[in-house]
Amino acid sequence: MSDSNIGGEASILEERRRKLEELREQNIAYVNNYTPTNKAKELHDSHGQLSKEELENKKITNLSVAGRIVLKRVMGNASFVTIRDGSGDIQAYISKNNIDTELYKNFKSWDLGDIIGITGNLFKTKTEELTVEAHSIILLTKSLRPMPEKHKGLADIEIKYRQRYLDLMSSPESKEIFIKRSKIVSSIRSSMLEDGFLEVETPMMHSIPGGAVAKPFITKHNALDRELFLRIAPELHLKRLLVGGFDKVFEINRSFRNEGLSTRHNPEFTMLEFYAAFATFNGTIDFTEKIIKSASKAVGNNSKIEWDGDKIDLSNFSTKTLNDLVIEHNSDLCADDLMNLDKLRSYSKSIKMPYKDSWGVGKVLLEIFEKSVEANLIQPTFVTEYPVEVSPLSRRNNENPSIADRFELFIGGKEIANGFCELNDPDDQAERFKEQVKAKADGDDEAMGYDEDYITALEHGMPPAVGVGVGVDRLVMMLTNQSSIRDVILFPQLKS
RNA sequence: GGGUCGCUAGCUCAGCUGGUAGAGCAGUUCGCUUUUAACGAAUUGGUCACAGGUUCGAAUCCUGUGCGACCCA
Repeated sequence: MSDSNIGGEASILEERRRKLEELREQNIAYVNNYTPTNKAKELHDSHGQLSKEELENKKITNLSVAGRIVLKRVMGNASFVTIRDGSGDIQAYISKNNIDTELYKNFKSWDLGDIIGITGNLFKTKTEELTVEAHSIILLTKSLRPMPEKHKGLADIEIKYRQRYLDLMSSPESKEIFIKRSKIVSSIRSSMLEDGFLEVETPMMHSIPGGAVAKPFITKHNALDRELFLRIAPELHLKRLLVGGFDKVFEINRSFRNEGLSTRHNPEFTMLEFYAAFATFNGTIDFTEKIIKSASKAVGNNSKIEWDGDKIDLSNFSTKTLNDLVIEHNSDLCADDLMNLDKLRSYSKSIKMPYKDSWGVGKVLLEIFEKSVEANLIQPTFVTEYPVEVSPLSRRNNENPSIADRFELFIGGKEIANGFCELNDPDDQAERFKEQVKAKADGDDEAMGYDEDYITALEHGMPPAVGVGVGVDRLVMMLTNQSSIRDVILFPQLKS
């Protein structure tokens, strides 16, 4: 059977294994302790601008680089290779004049994908390309499998995600997204720390899922013989810390929601949540805006960005109420209708939006908002005055107890942040939990449970506070102009 | 769950109204001492996703299944 596969995949692997065996026999397979003196990018940055002559006069000798062979051009007794390290690419010139004849012969059998080290001088070719002239070369790691196609890279989107390393080694563009992701997270962290927030870590495994309206993943602790839930949000633990006396806390970490996969949803996703005691609602809106602007700057954007074909101006955030937006985008509704359950139900029918009988005014209104308004909020917009009914952890507005002091930020038609004045009245909170428990009993499997310990904490007294959650993955999508969440998560969840 | 598109060499892709499988890259061999997706010559490599059906004949047409992508709910 293997006879019929000569030249096929099996024979490619066989051929490379044969080469590896030769290395093993000479005891030079998988070399360790090789530390190059330079990175490709450093060399380009420090010497790329010099002319061929200037570089020759400088006589930069005895430097070394190491990386994966991504291109190889053999011309008989002299060759060029392009190697790629963590910082970028650099070319090397390998001539029989400068290295051992036997070594040169071996080099010719090295493959694309092999990781090598090169020591030599820096020079520029006649086309002014910065190049390392090799005086010694060494094969550090033999690659047994072929790299992705060298011109077009990986086209199979599933392999791109499942074998992300292949994507990263062949696509500098993909790599750049994840470098930017790191810069964005780092910028967020700096913004928080500079403003006096304390970074904390709270449990990922909860006995009662809470802090958001979503389905949890269920797991089991064997020794305790107890069901546990992967957290859907860190909120309730962070607020316990406010009770404890930390005035400003934040956490950047994973939460988990047991929902479908889409270009906008991954079951595990990263959120920034921060809570500030004694902060004001409007001040927090401004701070949220500042975090996003700084993060955008950190990846080299100016205030005008493009996301998914939309032009977005990050220098211009506006604030509008939910009711105003619903009326603006639904000409058949007037302000009075928004308080009338029958009117909202009949309107829902007219726009073919299904609703449940258990839903009150607030829930129906929110659904209408999500269906008719959200996608149109392209420019940065803080939406305020959410119904209390759909905001079980938010403080009621002083003037209008049916709305919450809450905002959500939309950019590019997508929800980026959600914040509100925190509900610190334990009795009100207990009532809201009861409503959630009732909703759960009525079949809403996204409703929260009753968290008695959290009520106890509130009874000890939580200072007035404002809290915000920011979807980090979506923020990265926006700031790197990606339309799928899978392109900003290194190892996204896939079907099967 | 519904719809649309896709699945052909290790990789990237052609393959017309049905006539028995193609290119580039990678691999192998040879040549080539400043190349730039290096080049030139030769060469290897296929259960055309799978299963049925139509047909003298199917990668191609039909039906079903699987896997994937996107859109909608």
